Amino acid sequence: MLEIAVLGLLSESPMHGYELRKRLSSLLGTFRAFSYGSLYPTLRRLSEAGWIDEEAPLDASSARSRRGKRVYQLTADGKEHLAELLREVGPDAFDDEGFGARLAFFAQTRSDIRLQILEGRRRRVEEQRDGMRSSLARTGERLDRYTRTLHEHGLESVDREVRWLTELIEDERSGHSAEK
Amino acid sequence: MLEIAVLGLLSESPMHGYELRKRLSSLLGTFRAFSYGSLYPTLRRLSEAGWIDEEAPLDASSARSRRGKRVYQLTADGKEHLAELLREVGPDAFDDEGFGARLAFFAQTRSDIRLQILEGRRRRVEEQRDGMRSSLARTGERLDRYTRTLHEHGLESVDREVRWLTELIEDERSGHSAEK
DNA sequence: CTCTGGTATATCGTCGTGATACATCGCAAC
DNA sequence: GTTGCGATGTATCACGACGATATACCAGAG
Repeated sequence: MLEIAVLGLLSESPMHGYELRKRLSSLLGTFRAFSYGSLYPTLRRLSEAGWIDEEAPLDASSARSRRGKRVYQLTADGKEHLAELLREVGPDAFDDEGFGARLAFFAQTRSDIRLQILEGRRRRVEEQRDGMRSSLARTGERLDRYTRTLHEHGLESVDREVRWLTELIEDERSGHSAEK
Repeated sequence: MLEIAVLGLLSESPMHGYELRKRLSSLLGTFRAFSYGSLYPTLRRLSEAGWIDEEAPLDASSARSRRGKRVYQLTADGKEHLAELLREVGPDAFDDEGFGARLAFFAQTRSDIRLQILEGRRRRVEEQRDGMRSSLARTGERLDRYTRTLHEHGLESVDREVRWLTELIEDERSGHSAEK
């Protein structure tokens, strides 16, 4: 979900598309890349929705910094919208995309919400794991060795994610429930 | 890449869309799902390209098995096209999608090609890993704890995939280079 | 006899990708 | 000093996939 990532980044400071893209890559890591082909349309979309707008071109005054640059900033509506998104604990916050985007802005998220998101995500991933596990148990024998190893590796990855989430949840409960 | 998966499945036996989808899910595991919204358009696309066609409705003879069913089968061109796809060792075979699809049909792939694909995939994943590693080393300190753990977990996953691929490559070299 | 759940096909709007195009800037090498 | 190159910067296009939704038939359970 590019929307949340863009809004989140712009909440830190105004930026133009190119910089946004760089920050995006380093923020989300190789976890998620995003190309210009989706970034620019998204900026237009967010702009039309009124969440962001173009910074005034600081008229006659010296600098004249921008040539082709379009510097975007969050509007008041956009700030509020972002806050709502970061408060959501529905299914959207639990899938790959949604969870990753929210985790990247966890520092701005209320700690009780953080816990709910982590737990929801874990539930989701556990279901996936159980599905894979039983499917492997059921049909695993019939699979050829390559397909089976693909499934096994997939299962291990999902299982590791569950354990990782569990650690995060424990940290959240102990270390952070106290502060604020 | 739905194309290769559909062709691969149809090479085993003719099928209709619904069954194709079920087989697809169990073949690719949760690794990749594919919805009807992409399956049916793909069937049309492959049909237009001449790789598959609709099975003759076994006319007057008793059964009349199909009501709304459309049973698809590989054409001669389709068979050849699939064989070409499974022989490819270009970049397409090394990304997530392309590699996964090909691995699922490794049993039909020549063993020297198998090795090239595994090695190419490993090279690709190693590059990704190195990129993540140096990015973490460079900017890791500045990241907040949540973003950092996201990156670290991502890095570990990619690293595990490299090790997994290495095992597969060794198996392939020892156990299988002899047979055939 | 009705209701549920599996079989079966199909379309729609939305989103992201990868390729491609184009123009400007700073700066290093020659 | 100019030439050329790599980074900066915006933008569009065809394509593939998603998720939701609609429709219809069939079997078996209660």
